[in-house]
Amino acid sequence: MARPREFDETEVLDSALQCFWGRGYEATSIRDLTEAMGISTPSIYNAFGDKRQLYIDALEHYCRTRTHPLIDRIEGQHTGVGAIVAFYKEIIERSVADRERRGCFLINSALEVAPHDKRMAKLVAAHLDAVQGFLRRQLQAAQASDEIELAVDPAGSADHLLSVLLGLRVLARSRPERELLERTVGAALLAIGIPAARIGSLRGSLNSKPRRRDG
Amino acid sequence: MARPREFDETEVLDSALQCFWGRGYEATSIRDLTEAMGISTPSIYNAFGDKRQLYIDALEHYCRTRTHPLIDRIEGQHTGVGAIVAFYKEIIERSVADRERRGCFLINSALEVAPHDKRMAKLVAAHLDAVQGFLRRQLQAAQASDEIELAVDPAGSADHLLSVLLGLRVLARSRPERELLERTVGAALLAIGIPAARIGSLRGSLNSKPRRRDG
DNA sequence: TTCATTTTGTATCGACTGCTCGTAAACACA
DNA sequence: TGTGTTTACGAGCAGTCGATACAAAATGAA
Repeated sequence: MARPREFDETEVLDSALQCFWGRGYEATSIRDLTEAMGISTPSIYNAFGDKRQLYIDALEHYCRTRTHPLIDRIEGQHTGVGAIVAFYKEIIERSVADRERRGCFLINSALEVAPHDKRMAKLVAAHLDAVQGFLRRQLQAAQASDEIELAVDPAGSADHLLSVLLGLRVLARSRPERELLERTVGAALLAIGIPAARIGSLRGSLNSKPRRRDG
Repeated sequence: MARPREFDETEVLDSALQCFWGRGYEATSIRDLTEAMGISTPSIYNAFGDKRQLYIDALEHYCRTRTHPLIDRIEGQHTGVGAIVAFYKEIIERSVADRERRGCFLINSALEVAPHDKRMAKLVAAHLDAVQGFLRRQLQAAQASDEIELAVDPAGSADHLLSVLLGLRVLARSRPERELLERTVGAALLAIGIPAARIGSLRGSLNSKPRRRDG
């Protein structure tokens, strides 16, 4: 009934995400976006509304394709302490591999745009809550199977671990050093009662020799 | 031998800080700054160089007048666990009282400007290191006086607590709710072995009834 | 075909960006 | 009272900002 789109919406949205992710909201111009997305200005405005809405769509796209799949994958493969260790291990790998120091787009948004924008604040809070939920579930599982004994309730410990995650992502954008990140996570996990032997597996098997237990 | 400044450099620098602090680097224009600082554009450029240098000066000014005095004051009044609890209590009070959700300017800088600017990254890292140093010193003091038993070395625990601080400041800019922040800090301190009785004093005496121990 | 509808690229819009020019004013020293 | 030096500020630089008007192009329905 009308002329069809010449671009794939998800594809150009991912390009927009790359742009916002690398420079932040304010430092990204519409011209940067047209270049990265490969479509003209009116096409962007026709498809997404305005710059702010495009950013919101990019943020949702990020959580849909990066954050939640990670959680789902880990919960499909691990439970309890294993899930928590695997999660932080993955975060460290992502941080160390992130040579542009872009960090986590959700957390960057929590700092740059959420404080000035109610809708974004709600969005960010909802997705952070999903992460906290993952941590809480796995802490409960670990507690139920006697893997750990929590000094605080799982909800409080999950808040604690969420703040460690946020802090880790902030720190990594200034100092993306594996040793620092591993030491930080190791201390946090040991503090909530996860045995040192489980944490030793933080050291990525691809990046250093496999270590014997207690090694 | 020449015409003297008509403005106090520290005073206008603090005004510039307020500006950058509230909106971030990119979203703050030179015109915003002239209004806030009360001096004209050429005066800013004559006194500070350019926008980036002004931001750097503002960041140093922030650490000199906010971050380090807080650490010094606390280390003058408390030691060990008392110092750590007092520190996080103060951070929570600042976060809850921060109705504009500006957060910590140093931590905001770590996320917005440090990843793209080597000099700023060094600056941020140095000041974050000062905070980590405070935490490490007080953990050592607490350990030496048998207030706590650490599962990890003080340096690792200090990294852990630093990341909790960073995470707390990020979280607070989206959700500056006292209960959430107190629960998070409470869980973190309990995890590193600080007795619950000491943490109970997190609840500000001005904002809720004093509680009996175990109350 | 013809028509209605949507997408497309060109070519901007006025407003704002960081920054600097030219010139007058205010001092210390001779 | 000059003279040299620095500061002050209005005005405005070229360039960029987010966003749009316009008309050509591409489709399905009639």
